[in-house]
Amino acid sequence: MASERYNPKEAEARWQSTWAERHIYETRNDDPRPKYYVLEMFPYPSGRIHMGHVRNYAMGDVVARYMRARGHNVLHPMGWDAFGLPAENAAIQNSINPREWTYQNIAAMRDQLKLMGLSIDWTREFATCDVDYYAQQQKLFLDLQKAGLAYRRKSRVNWDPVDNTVLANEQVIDGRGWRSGALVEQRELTQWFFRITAFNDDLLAALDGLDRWPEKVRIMQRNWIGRSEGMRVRFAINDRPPEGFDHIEVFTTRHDTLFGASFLAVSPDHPLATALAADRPDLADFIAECHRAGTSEEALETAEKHGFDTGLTVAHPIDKNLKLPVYVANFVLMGYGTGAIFGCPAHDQRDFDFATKYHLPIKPVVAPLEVIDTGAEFAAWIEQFSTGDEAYVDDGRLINSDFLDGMDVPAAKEAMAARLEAMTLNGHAQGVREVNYRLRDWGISRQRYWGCPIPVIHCPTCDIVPVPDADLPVELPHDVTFGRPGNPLDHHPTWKHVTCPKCGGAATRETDTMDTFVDSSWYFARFTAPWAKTPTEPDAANAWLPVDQYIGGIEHAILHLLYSRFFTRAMKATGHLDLDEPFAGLFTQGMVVHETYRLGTGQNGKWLSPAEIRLEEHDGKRSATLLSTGEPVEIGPIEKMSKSRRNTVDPSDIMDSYGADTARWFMLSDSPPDRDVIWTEEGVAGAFRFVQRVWRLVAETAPHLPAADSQAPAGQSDAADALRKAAHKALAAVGDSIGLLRFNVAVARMYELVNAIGAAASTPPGKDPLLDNALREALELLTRMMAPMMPHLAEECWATLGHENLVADSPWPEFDGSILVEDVIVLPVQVNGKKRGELTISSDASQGDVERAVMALDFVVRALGGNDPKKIVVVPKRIVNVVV
RNA sequence: GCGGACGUGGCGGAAUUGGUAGACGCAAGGGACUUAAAAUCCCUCGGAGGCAACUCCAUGUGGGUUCGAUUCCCACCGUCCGCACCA
Repeated sequence: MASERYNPKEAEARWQSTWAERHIYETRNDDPRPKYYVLEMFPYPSGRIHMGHVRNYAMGDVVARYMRARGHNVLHPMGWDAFGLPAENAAIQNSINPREWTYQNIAAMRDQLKLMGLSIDWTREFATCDVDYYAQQQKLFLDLQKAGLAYRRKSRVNWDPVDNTVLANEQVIDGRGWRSGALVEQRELTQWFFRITAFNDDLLAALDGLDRWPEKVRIMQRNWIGRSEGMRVRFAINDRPPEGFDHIEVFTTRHDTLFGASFLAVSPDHPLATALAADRPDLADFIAECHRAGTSEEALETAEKHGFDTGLTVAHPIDKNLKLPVYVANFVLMGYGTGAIFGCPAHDQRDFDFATKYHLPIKPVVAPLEVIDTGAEFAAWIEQFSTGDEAYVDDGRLINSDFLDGMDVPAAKEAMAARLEAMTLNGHAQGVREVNYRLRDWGISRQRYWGCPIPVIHCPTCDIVPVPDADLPVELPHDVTFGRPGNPLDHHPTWKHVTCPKCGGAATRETDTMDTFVDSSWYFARFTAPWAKTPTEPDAANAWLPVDQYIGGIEHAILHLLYSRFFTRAMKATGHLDLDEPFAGLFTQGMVVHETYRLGTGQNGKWLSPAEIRLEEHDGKRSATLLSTGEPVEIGPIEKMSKSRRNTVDPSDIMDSYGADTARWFMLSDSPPDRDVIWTEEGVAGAFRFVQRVWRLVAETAPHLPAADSQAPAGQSDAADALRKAAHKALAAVGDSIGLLRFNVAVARMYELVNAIGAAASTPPGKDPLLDNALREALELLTRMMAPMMPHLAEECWATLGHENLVADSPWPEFDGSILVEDVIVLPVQVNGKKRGELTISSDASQGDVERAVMALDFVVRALGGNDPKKIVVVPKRIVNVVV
């Protein structure tokens, strides 16, 4: 008799309210079980969840439910990264308050997330725009300021002319703003910075200990921090230096090539350039020209190296008779090292290009081993510098270099460092060893409204005054207008006008707000005690942290993940918690991608959503037509789901027609979780088929099964043994796979088990009581192992199998390894490394037994043709290879 | 330019980390049930040869190590990603 189809909509709602009523996902801080903190990167409340969220939160939920079943006290919270520009843009476009817009979006998205049936402790939910949250962030800011980790300085900053705000270095991608895509300009502004560079070495060194992070992310962070060891070298200026400049300092990692120096170059922003430009209009023009060129990728790609000969010369530190010209050059960055370099054209490509252009000497000082002492070859090698266009940057031995001659590069570096340290110039060592980093301090000031106000006051007499504790939080005013460009906080009639807490005089508030990446740099700590009247309860934070498994997109490899690592250290330094690394395990999941469809070809093609088209297949060729008119539609490449490509699928639609379990299951099957998953209608349909199939199997079989607590009858049944083995093998494999986050493999193992159960269930009930018993066991194991992935269906099956309690509350089943012990095994038998047959033999057979048995197999006899084998390789319980 | 990852059927992918290549799913083809459709069930499904048991080829290409290589080593080709005038 066919049972009714499983109705996910009805069942999912029912189980979700059961879970909520019993508060089973609420986590206590005083629970004695071992802790496990699983966290997915919290969403920005854009208004609707998208498939990327579904994938992210489905994965996290599997881990959370699995670890809960394994006996852990699991913390699995959810919140909202709720400050940021989209709210202000919406405010400008739809004349709605950013606060209202944000909280409406949160409410809508929370409803959607709840439909997914996630095992989240909603009592710990917060949004970063909640006053309770950003009030604590303001306290953190002031603590950091006291500790010297937050400071203000004037600097050249990245200005996004579209978003009208400053951006951190990490937020400039290829010279463009990470959100707006606008070409970033350089401006001089006074800004607040977090001293992330105070932890340079530690942030770098600690990467080695993050062995549960993807190697890729660690490499990206290593490169971003960019440590290089070298020397700071002083060059005395000859002739008549301008007031206040008697020397120029350069940073170099190639001090071994100092004898190959042929010029010095300083950045257009170098103080010396500025000083010289004061009475040299041609130099001032040159500098202005450099600033116009910009720093975008395109600009740099095509930018030629330009230099301006200042007419000054410096003395070579060793060979004082050698005078090197000083240029101002567009390719020298003020922000790295000292803003000045020495040019060694023979061994640096950039310097080579520059020297060629300005006809400066190119003197090789490092030669490859294979040409040294070769006469003709050496002469040819030297010759290439005058005719070729390439510098020699590889290893070798020093030549033309006085006391360094004959040394290899590391030895020459060491010798030169020692020599320069011993020499003095105007009372200073001529050179000192120095380590430089690419990483800059993190500029956090944003000239925007919808962010956490920086809690300081500017007083004409007392300068910068922190807002006193009693006056915190500095709340955002509600009555703001977005009519004109610029920062609404700045335009507000009253908000910024205050009296100075120190002197009582008239003063103004800081109107800049914090970069929203500050908000997300410590939210994981706040979840451990979101009710606290301090930023954290240190005991709770120290007990829960680090996050055991963090899951999110690779796009945060540097930004959010580096900032959070810094912030954790800063919070340790200010006593809010006591650890260095916030995320012990990190997993970066792939994107959700989908085919694209266009009406018409080329640039004019109009993007169509999957709902607007019909797909067909004839003779293996797929084609698409527009549903409304039947016009042919071009099937485009598979790309990340995006609004602009219109290739999105709304999770709510999917959950409405198939249910959350189907959506979750499909997201977890097929593709490995760190790779992109292709969303297809067929794939979802397949997942839905599986849901129905499991349900049918349970619903049709359950009424005929022995009672849940019945004892296994006596006797022996091969079918029952086989089914039990299949079930317990699957149990072990599924547990292992989930532990390794290999969800697609876990899914495949469950498909196999369902196939095995389906085959066994075709035996009429009662015919083999042992098999009936094994069927119950297999179905229960299946139900419990699929519960992390399809929690609603699992509850429904669990209840149907006669259980009163919840699967969500049940422990992970015990694996019975004893039934997998075989007394007879099947060994694959190879001849010359290729499988030719099998050998069935007792599992305790000796190597000699196996060899004798193999020699009797007819395909082995045939292959040998009467000869003795050269060798027989027996890998116990694995394989046999006969070498002929 | 520097750094990294990947390359297995029509497709997504699996292969106990050196041991039966292609599990599982999707698509496709054939069949059963049905008045019909949906749903469901059964069979086939890397290539070539053979009535057949079977044989040969095959994990981007070429070499190497090994009894045995998708897995390890070398070179090359291709795709994707990150960084990039960092001295």
